[in-house]
Amino acid sequence: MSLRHAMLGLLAERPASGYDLMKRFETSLTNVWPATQSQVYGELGKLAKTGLLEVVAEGPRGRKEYAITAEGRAELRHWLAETRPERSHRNEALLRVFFLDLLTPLEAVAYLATEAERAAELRAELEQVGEKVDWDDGPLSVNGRLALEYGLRLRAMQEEWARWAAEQLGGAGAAESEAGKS
Amino acid sequence: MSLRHAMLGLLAERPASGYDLMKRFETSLTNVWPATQSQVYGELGKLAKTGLLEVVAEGPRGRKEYAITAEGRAELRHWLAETRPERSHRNEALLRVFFLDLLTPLEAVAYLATEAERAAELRAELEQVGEKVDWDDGPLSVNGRLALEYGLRLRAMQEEWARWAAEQLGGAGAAESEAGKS
DNA sequence: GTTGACATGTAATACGTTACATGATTCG
DNA sequence: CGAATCATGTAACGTATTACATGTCAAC
Repeated sequence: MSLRHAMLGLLAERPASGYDLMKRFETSLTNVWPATQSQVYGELGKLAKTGLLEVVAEGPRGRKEYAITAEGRAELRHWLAETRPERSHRNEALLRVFFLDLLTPLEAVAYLATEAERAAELRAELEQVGEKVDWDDGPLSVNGRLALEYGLRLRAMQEEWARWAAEQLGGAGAAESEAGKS
Repeated sequence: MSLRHAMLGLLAERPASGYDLMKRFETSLTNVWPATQSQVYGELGKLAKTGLLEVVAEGPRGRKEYAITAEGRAELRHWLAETRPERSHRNEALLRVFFLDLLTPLEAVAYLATEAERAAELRAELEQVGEKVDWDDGPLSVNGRLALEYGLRLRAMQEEWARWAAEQLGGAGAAESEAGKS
């Protein structure tokens, strides 16, 4: 149930409307906790009803600005300081690895090579993000820098692993390919 | 919808009952694609109804042994060879990093230190798994070795990152702590 | 006046978790 | 005969995705 905490966290910095929050989910949080518009509006309603948020202003076009309450801050702190994060970690790309023997060796190597390339691409995208962000833009950007570094290291690791794994199979793949030729 | 493909993949090796599959989810696949008993039985029913699986034997205690059909193999191959894995990647531990400024510097550093320790623990657990597995036990164990290496590298990366991140904040935390003392 | 950004919501569907519910067989 | 394991299923609830549905305001 971390969507709730993501929203409380964003609102802890400053009040915002559902629309505002959506934009922040799409930018900074998109890589760690994606959320859809439906989810955000739905959860705003629930959080307001349970007193963790309150509507502090209404603007044009039915705009409702929400702010975190003392109770909301308490819940957020509790989550941050007194609970351990879940590490469920479903990983479709890795699931496929378990079944790679159902492909030909060449196909399997190709899969791993594509994974390596994709990791490199994602890494490059993150580097772009890093260059665009204003690092003097408050605490969220300081923390964002830490999260960004995690992403860079993760993608680097994934690329290296995929190349290593391809090599592990590559022996077999290459051998079979060579055998086919001779 | 990868639960379905995980099940097809396991059944591609050999036929099994829901109960058998559960055990395999709890051991080899638990780290990449956890599944509950409810899910497994539910999905078995759906897969049989759509013709991707069939019941090939009935045993004591109502045991039903399922085998993958030609259609099921086709679907599995299609998934493996012709679709790209999803990389949605919700990460609660990293979400918290964005809000670390809501804790005191010392609390934040403590959070990262705990994360580093947890990563080290998980890495040690994986090493244990690696020592117990019979690596000459068919294709699934060959692939499992690749997946295991991914896990080892991931945990090592996480530990290093968390220590690095703690150091980044640690300057501030230590300085404030020192300031408080003086 | 029309396009684009702002702004909020609901409905249908699927996926996942927990708890409930039941019973058969084997082994000591 | 009692405990452990084998074995299957349903129900309730919560979370997530997609699509639908509506309407306002500002700027050109």
